[in-house]
Order: sequence, then structure tokens, then C-alpha cells
Amino acid sequence: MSKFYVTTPIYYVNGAPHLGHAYTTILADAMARYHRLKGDDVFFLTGTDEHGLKIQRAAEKLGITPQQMVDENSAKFRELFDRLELTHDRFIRTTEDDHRRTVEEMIDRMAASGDIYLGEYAGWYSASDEAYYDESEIEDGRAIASGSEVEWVEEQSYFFKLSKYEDQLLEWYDEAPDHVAPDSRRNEVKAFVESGLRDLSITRTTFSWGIPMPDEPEHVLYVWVDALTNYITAIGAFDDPERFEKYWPADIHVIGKDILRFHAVYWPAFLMSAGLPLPRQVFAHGWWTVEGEKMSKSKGNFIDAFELADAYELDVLRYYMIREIPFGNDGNFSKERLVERNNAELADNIGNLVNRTLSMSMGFIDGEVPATTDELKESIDIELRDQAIETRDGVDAAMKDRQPHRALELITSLSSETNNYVQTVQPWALNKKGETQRLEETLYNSLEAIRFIAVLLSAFVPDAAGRILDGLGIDDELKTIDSLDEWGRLPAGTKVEKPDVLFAKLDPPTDDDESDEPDESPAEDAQEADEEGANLISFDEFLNVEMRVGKVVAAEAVEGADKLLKLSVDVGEDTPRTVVAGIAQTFAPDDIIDWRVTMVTNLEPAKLFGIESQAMLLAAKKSDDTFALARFDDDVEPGTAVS
RNA sequence: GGCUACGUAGCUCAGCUGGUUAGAGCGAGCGGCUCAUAUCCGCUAGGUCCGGGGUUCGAGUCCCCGCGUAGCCA
Repeated sequence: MSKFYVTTPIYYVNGAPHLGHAYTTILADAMARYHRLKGDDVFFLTGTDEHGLKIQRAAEKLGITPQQMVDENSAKFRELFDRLELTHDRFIRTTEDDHRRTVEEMIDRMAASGDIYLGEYAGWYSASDEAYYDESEIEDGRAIASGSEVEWVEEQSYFFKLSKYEDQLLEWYDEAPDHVAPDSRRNEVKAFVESGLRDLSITRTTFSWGIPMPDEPEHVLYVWVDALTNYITAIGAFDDPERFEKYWPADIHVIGKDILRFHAVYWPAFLMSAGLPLPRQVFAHGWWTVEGEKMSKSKGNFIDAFELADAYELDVLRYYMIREIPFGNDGNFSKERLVERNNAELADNIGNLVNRTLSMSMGFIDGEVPATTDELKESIDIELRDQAIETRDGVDAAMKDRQPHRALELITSLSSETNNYVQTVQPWALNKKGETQRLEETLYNSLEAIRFIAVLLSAFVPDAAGRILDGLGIDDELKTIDSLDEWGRLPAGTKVEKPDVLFAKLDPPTDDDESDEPDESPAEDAQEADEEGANLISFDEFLNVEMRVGKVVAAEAVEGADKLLKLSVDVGEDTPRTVVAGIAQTFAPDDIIDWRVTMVTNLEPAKLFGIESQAMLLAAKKSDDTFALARFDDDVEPGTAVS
């Protein structure tokens, strides 16, 4: 019996669990279930990451302790995973005692290797991103990438000698190509390491919510040593050597691509430093978009994991998420696709196969598995058997290759083949003609094929698979992968029973459902219009443009620019706006004083010749390249809205 | 900007180290069966394999250039 240790990332408890959390954990769960089905000794770990400045600040804001806050938020994840019927063996929390001890021991070992030293850290830090930024990544006190505020931080910090492990890491990547997967991720990581590694700051003194550096209580361990170490805490590292040695190294760390570097560079280096074996594989999966759009809070298309679980049967959700995208790729979450897959593959193909076969068994042979002759004689029977065996092997290979989507594809194909078989041998015709022996043979083969399908399916759609197996009335020992070692183990005389509808058909989403979608942003509307090739904007979009009547109170030429005038325009505010307009070749400054003109007042400011223009003047360019302004009569008050 | 991938039928994608008429699923059209969740089965659809150049007896599959898309560059 071999072992299988699979982990998900531990999830940071600063928000509600969403689609992505559900996806990662469901995938890991399917792997865990598959290996249990094979009889492996499985340990499946998930949990929450609970330290850090972001938590500390969020708790302060709410007037509660960090501990209260993480207790509450961690519970949501635990609840979700129960709700999704995930089979983790431990839900770890980084605030647990054994974790603190493990981290301390980890640090001691790294220090003993001479890899930890005290230094000075200075840089631009964003608390909300929990990241430091380079000078070049900052603009106006904000990180360009995320737009979040940064502050200059200088502090003493302990460092880890990451640079020392460059060569060893590169060796590890080459030693087995699947240490980091998929290949594209491995390339990225290699390129990163090859470009040279800097030592890593691993402590902070600017906050206190974390595990203190041993003997240095002023210093708190900063995210990664703390978080990554959870993978060994959970299986008793340093506490329970026997258990640890049984499960470590992990067979696969399933992660999202955003945390690849930490898992494929820092973590192995930490382990090398501590003298521990490296994980068998770090596997980064992709992101889900939602109906073609990147999922984000600001877009309002955020899919809450609980809502997802409310909306669909667990089996359907699991099947869809695993089947839809090749593991490692990005994918698009679409209700329409989910419904399609459910209806075509689960309901019509698999569900109906089970239903029709069991119906015939009930109707033609009294619901009792017939006795079989020893050898299959008909070539079509032999083909079905061979296909079942091949599917079993193919599924196993696909799981080894980390292609769970392929495993599901193969199982569905076997179901198709079985439908085909039934269609060809026509048990209903055999029944009518009274060819009892052949009828029994064909029904037996169909039922046995269904057993293969259901056993293989039980890692992915456990509830439905369980109901099929119950319907076949077989003992537990015939529900394992081992029991698929040969064709024909379904025992004669077993009473079968037709299960309730396995997979209900779903109605395709209607336009009404679409409009139910959380608020669509103007940007999306614009994009849709583009896609349709129409140059039209919606009324809402139009309303986004704020236009007002402006009175020109001053005007002068812009030095060095022969086309520009610098204007002061009263748009009904306390102070006039400065506006730079390209109309100098048509109008002299004095011409336009006191004119009531049309201004766009919510345009983002632009700098022209060093002058910030705070609004835009509307004008028509005539065929002779002179301008005409959109003007109002003098009795219109400055600031009046134009629509 | 540098690096790395990718660009194949309406859609989603397979096509390993170059070799017979480029495949699958879904969708669409036509036909068949009736055990079944109006399910299942069969047939059909002829796509410049992003564009151009090159290597080769032969390239979707290798090389170069261009266009486009994505990811990484603490």
C-alpha cells in the first residue's frame, strides 16, 4: 500500500470564500478520494492562514481582537468545506499551538545551517497587498499594479540566505520535470531563479500579530516561513517522526498560480536549509473567469462559494469544475456551459444509461443479476469488456499525469460506448423474441460496465456514484479500484434496484438570469457594444459623461504652444477650473471672455505644457480647420448641467 | 522593453520524437430505434492548421521574420 499526501494552500482569512477557493479544494479532494479508492493511505490537508498585518489592522478597525477575527473567518472556510462534503483529514490553522512549535523548530534548523542573519530592510510597503514594491513600481504614493497605498518602511529584519540555494534549486527543477508543473510554470520559475536570487526578509517589527522569532520577541515572522510550514506541521513534523516519515514528502501541493514562486522557490529552499526532503510536486492551476470576465470585487461578478453551493447540486458542481478546464489552464465559469455539461454528459449520457439498463433488468429479468457463462464469445461483448479495462487504466494514467479532466472524459466515453452496446444488442428485442440466454448475457455486461463507470466516478461525483453502486446492490469490496482488476466480478443473484433520478436536467439560463447578474459596469457595456460592432453606447454610459455650462473668466496664450489657450472657466464651483484648449489658431484670448461654453467636467485631468487641464471644452472642427464652440446664451448660469 | 508559451472546423480543444485522405466533443442538418430522464444510435458538415519565407523526398508538427493573445520579470 502506498501513501498519498495532498495539500491545498491555506487560505488567508481576510474575506469570504469564493469560487477559486472552492475549485482548488474540490480538485485536491477528488485526488484524495481517488487515491483512497485505490487503497492508498491518504492524507489530505487544507486550512487557513491567519497571521499578518492585514488581519491585525482589520481587527483593529472592527474593534475586536485578531484572534476573534480569525476565529470567525476561519470558521467560514471550515463551514464551506463541510458544506462541499470535502474529505480533508485535517483543517489546519496557523494560530494553532503545534504549528507555532513547528515553525520555531524550522527556524532553529535554518539558523543552525547558518542561513539566517540580521539585516536592515527598507522599502515601500503596502499593507493591503502585503507586499513590498520597488521604487519603479510606485506612483503618487500608490502601487501601480494594485493602486493601493504604500508607505516607506525601514526596519531591522532577519533574512534568509535564499541566494545560497540557487544552484540546488535549479538542479531540483531539472531532476524531474514534473517537480514544478505545468511546464509553462516550471519555465517561469527557472527563469526567475536563473536571473539571480536575493536574500529574503523573513521577519517584521512593524506588527505583532504573528509567530515571534525565537528569542527575539520584537521580530515577528513574516508570512512565508509561517504559512508554508503548515504543510509539515499537519503531519507531525518534529513531534511525531513516525507519522511524518510516513507522509512526507507531499505528493502534490495544489496551488493557484499567484503563489507559485513561494511554493516553487522559497519553500524548497527552506526545506533544504532545514535538511528535509522536498515535495514531489508543486502544481499551479489557473484562474476562473466568470462569464468571460475576470472575477473581481470591483466588477461585481464575484462568485461567493456558498451561493455556488446553494445554486447547484454538489456532484454537478464538482463534475463541471473538474471537467471543464484542463488542470493548469485558465477557464471560464459559465452557467450555460455548466448546464450543457450536466444535461449532455451527466443526465443524458450517464444518468440515462443507468436508468435504461436498470429498468430493463427490473422488467425483463426480475431485477436479479443473471448468472454468466465463463467466456465472452461475441466480439461486441469482448470489445465492451476491453474498453472498460482500458478506461480503468486510462483513468489511472490520467490521474498520475494530473489530468483529472481527462479522467472524466474517459469515463464519459465508456458510458457512451455502453449506450452504444445497449443500442446494438437491443435487449428489448431479445426479450420479445424470448432469447433468454443472450438477453441475460447482454444485461449482465451492461450492468458490469456500469459498475466500472460508477466505481471510477466515485472520486468525482461521490453522491451519484454511491447511489448507482447501491442500486447495483453490491458489497463495499466491489466498490474499489482493485475490484476492477477483472471483468465479471459483479456476482450473479444480486438484487438490483433502480435509483431515483441521478442527475436532474437543468434549464438553460435565460436572458432574465443574465440581467440578474450583479451590476454590470460601464466598461462591460462598452465592450459588449464593441463586440457587436455597433458604435452605440447605452444611455447609462452617456450619463457617465458630466457636462456643464462654463463661463470663460480668463484666457491667455500658452507660451511655446501656438495652438493652445489656457482658460479659466467658471463651472459653478467655488473656484474656476483651469482648462487647456487647442483653439488658439481660431480664437484670440480676448475673443472668448464671458462666453458660455460646454464643458466636460468629469474627465480625468491631463497635463499639457506643464499645465494641468481640469476639464474639456467642446468644439467642432470645421473643414477649414477652424473651430466653432458649442455656446449658450449669456443668461444661462455657469454650472448648469447639460444633457 | 526582456524572457516563455500559445494562435487547428461556429464554439471548446486533441494532434508524442516531421510521413497514408488533419481528429474528438458540443452546436447545426438528415435518418433510425423505443428499454430509458423527449433519452439513445448512425450519417453529414469539406477548416488558407494566424501570415510570409526557409530546411526536407515530405511540415499543423523543425528554423527565421511578422501579426495577435497570455503569463513571468521579487
